Amino acid sequence: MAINAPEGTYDLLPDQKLFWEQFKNTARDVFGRYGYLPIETPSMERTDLFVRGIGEATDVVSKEMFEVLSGGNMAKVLAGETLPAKKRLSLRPEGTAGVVRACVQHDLVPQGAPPAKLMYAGPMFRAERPQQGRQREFNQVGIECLGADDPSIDAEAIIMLMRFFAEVGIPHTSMTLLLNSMGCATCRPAYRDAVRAYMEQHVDALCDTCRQRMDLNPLRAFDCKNSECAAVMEDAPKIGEYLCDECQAHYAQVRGLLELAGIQYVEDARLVRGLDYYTRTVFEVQVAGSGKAQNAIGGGGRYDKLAEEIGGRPTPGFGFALGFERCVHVLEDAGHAFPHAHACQAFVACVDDEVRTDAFALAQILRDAGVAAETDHQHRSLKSQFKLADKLGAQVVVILGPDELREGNVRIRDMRSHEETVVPKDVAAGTVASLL
RNA sequence: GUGGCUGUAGUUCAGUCGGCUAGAAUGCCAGAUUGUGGCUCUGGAGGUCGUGGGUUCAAGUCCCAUCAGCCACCCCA
Repeated sequence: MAINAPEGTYDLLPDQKLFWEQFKNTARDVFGRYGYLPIETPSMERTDLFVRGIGEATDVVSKEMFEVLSGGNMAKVLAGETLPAKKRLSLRPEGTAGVVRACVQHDLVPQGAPPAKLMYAGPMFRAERPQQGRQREFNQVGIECLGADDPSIDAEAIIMLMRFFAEVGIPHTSMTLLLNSMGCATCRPAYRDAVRAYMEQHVDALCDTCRQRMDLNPLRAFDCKNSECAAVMEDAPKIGEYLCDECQAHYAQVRGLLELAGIQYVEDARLVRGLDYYTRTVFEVQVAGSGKAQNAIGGGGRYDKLAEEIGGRPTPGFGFALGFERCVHVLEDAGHAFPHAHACQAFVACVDDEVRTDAFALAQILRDAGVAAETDHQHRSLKSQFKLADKLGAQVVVILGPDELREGNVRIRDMRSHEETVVPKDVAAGTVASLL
């Protein structure tokens, strides 16, 4: 039985890999114009970083993490031994915790410094049941900005994300920006209590999971897709009424700056991010239509307490992530023209087997001259070699035939214009290069 | 983690009530064109019917198990 890629993982084949590289380059270009610099952190971190940063009670941490064990430690765990915290590792389920950890570890936001603006792109891992728009290993691009609590950071990043989506070709008419404020350590507890109290009054109408949420994290009930729960939560207390003066002002400024930039948004009091670290601004970009189940292509928000949570000095932060695979899905539905990977500019064809070694040598000369060159390795007929050249996307075919070679010449065919010229073998590379 | 659907040439699929040598399109190879691609025509190769077991005179078809994929719940990007 042949072995396939593990459940929920997939191979980026050459065409897709090319697009992923282009996608990352576009992100680097767009985000770079806003001052964001690339960073790369490990694919795995200590498990307690995620537990403390993202929150022990979140689904992501409590049931979706891949924990990593080295060979020796595997045996210990199987024998019932408990590993020390530093030996417990997990594949990262998201990018923020690792980047913030790196900022703290390397003191990237010393006192008096400008905010650290960082971007990353790479695989994340979550042990979920795979489905449309949800893999166990998937690629995200994200940014984090640490060291500034001004609402202009929030607005700037959101504007930047919308610009990025536009640049990669996602139709802006299909996107909806949802916006909300979750309050801060001062005002959220009171709001949380109010929601819990409200839920207790309507406990009979709630589903089982929402009853559990009531105690653990009542705000998550706003995300419940159960229609009865949704109906109940419709009349639940709104965060807007509970925000403290500072949070009100912050949120108002974010909205004002977005409006100034002409960014359309929809306020959604039910938008509650599933990771515990969020404070104040939260947002999500949803797409209409296709694959309604996984319609969030990007999202993020402010996390002013996260750095402290993982042992750093108090450092405000803001960040977002976007899902590569989900963007690809949206682009496919929009009929986007994806690039094709071509590894051949010039094909060296040989008329018969006598000139094979000449073809082999000429291909090498072309490559040394900077031309992507290919030649036949399967003893195909000349006709078949032309078909192959066509398929490989070669713009030029160099034909080596006994007749021309006797005079020290080769024949060069431009595949688009169909024009052929006979030139001395020595200048073939230059002639080919001039035709590309 | 829970539920539903689907597995037949490289690919997308058809295959009736269980019945003769499992088909089509596309792709691939060759020829028409004895030294030249795309278009056309002709021919050819290509199948452990996901895997294992069962029922039957007979299984791609029915039953059981198993594996894989997809979709939904849940959750998130």
